[in-house]
Amino acid sequence: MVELLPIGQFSRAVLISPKTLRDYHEAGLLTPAVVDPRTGYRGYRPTQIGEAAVIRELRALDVPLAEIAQVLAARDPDVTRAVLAAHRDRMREQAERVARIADTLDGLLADPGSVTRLAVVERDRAAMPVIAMSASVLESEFAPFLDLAYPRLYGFLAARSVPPAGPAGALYPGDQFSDEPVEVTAFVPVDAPLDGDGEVESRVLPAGRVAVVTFTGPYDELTAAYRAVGTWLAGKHLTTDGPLTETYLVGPDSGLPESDYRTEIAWPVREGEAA
Amino acid sequence: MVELLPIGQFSRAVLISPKTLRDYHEAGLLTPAVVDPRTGYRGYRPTQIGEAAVIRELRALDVPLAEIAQVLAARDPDVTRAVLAAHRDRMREQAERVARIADTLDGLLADPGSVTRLAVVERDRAAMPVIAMSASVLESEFAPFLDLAYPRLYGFLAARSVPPAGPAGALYPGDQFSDEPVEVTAFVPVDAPLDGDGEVESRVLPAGRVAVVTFTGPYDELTAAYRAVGTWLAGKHLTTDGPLTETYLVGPDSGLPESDYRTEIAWPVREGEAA
DNA sequence: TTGCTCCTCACGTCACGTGAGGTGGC
DNA sequence: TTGCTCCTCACGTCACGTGAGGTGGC
Repeated sequence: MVELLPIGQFSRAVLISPKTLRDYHEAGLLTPAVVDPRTGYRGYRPTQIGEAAVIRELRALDVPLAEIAQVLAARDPDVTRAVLAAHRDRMREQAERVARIADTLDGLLADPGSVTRLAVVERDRAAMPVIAMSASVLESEFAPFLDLAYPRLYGFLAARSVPPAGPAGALYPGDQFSDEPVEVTAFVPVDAPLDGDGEVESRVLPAGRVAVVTFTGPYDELTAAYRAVGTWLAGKHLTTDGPLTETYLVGPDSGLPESDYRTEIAWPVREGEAA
Repeated sequence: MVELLPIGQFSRAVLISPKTLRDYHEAGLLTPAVVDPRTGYRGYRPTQIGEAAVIRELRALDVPLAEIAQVLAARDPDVTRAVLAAHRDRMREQAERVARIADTLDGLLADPGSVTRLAVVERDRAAMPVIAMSASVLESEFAPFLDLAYPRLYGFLAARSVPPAGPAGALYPGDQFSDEPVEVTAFVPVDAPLDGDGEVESRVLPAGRVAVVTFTGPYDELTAAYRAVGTWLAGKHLTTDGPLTETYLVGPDSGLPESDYRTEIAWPVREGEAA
């Protein structure tokens, strides 16, 4: 007969609380060697201390229980390596994200009022599936093109009983201001990619880092917002990367006066010196 | 009469989900201008969009709702500055912590088996209130001193009906190996600081960074564990900082054979080159 | 018999997302 | 009348901590 440790003693030996040990039992992570069928009392063998210690080490490194379970089930160094590598990558990403948040807060502290004004913030944007219509048009034709495109896009969704996943927007080339026609895309976000037809195409706007500013006011004053982003970009020595997005948070369909319109401008950026 | 936005339209204007807006309402963070007493329908004024936008910006920076509420209630740049500064400091700490976890995982990846062997890990230790007895004793007198101290410490707790908060341990000077008597402290952790008496003193072991190794086996083989920490410390170019802690996770009172004893050694470390 | 240990719920954490089931408004 | 919007619960998330209320073992 080997010795059996009751949960309290095992708990002190491995520095894991009894409650947590019970949870590990229920989760199948660490099953006691013996469970008294009458009283429910758990009994652990001294040899189980090693396994508990592994769990504790990995938890101290914030490895999720589900992944610890994988490591323990496989008992294979390759699996362990893969799981830990994935976890490490996530930790590194998180560290970078949090450090960037701290930097942004530093910026806000330099001017706390900026939260309430025309503030440019950097943000990580998720990939977004959309339906879209594109055309090559002159700047003076932007508005007529959009007026034509949106009814078609919303009609496309209505015909398929798919609701829009957010407010409509448009893509513009951010790096050329010419008299030539440029590629403009009107889009409406959807929850999941849809098949297009001859006119409406399905796209996924890429995830990435963007500089964002939200402007309240009529469309003919949007240039103030562009000036703000431009100044900000110059100050940060960031280089832009791809077409910029305008999102029409409050637009004509709101029924509100033009002075209440809200437009978000999102400009993809990359680390590094401006060109 | 100003225009009122129903929750869905307001939601699209500020890019906050209706559910979240309802939660903000219930939390008192953002109360709709009008709530229909019969239907419960919420109505928002366009002027509330600005406030909602501030909330969204701060949430995007992971500022907790409770702190956003403080900022909004005070409407005072000094308060805003203080709250954001505190949040930024926490974010920086978290970034450092996560980055260190990633580094530790890198170390484990270099040798995945080390999780299950005599592995040294770095850890942040919380401050720990204890009751303690100290004496200046020769190395050969360590064991007799502890045998004398623990019954008194446990008796002290029993007399006050205070349960120990964890397994007992001892402090040893980590930086001197001499024939002279050295200061040794036996301790038992408690949940909250207690008043001592003439013999038993109340202390709080300081929080800080420690290198930790857990050894399984009899006390006369503990030197293997010390060798492991020593080698590890040398490899990391860390300098030690204060007395080291032995914690007796499984000891004589367990009733288990000596080969099952488990002892944790925690050595305070500081960044920087070893002396 | 008295403490101490152990048991099983149940609830709170934080900021939401995702239904279910039902009603209101054009 | 038909959709669409809005309403209020209720539950899940992740890994625990902290009781409440009751039983087992020396």
